[in-house]
Amino acid sequence: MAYWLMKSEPDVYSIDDLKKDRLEPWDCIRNYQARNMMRDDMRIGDEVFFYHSNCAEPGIVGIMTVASKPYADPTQFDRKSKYYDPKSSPEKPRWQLVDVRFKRKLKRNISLRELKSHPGLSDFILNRRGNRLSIMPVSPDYWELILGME
DNA sequence: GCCAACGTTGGC
DNA sequence: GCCAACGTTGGC
Repeated sequence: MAYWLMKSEPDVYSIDDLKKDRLEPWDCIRNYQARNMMRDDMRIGDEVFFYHSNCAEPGIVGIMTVASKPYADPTQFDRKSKYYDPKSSPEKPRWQLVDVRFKRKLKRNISLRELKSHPGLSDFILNRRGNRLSIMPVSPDYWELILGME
């Protein structure tokens, strides 16, 4: 089993939204690296940190699990959607996603500030300058270390 | 294949 | 709102 971290802006979709919905397609990802991880590397049952980005206190706020195999993101075919992709077609879909299932909220927000200041996490991808990847792998060691900060 | 222009992400 | 750091696009 592998571990991941996925970002979402809480104004768009928050951990509380997922808690309410329980299951949600992680749609609208339009970055090849992020897509490739969902398409090629994720397995049902993998655990994922839910990260709030672009907000007052960015940080890790909950845990979810991968709940489906990869499939075509329906928003790419929706002409009215901001995420419509004219170069994609149902026969040859360009963008893939997985469903995620709510597991639990963390007891508290583990903020980016805290993650950055932890000496054991200096190599963590999230902490790299200019990192903009919205989906990233988390090693089992880092997963345990971060959970221990809860 | 190079690279300038442009668009987006996301911390601050 | 600013802007650094990326990713993507498209002309050549």
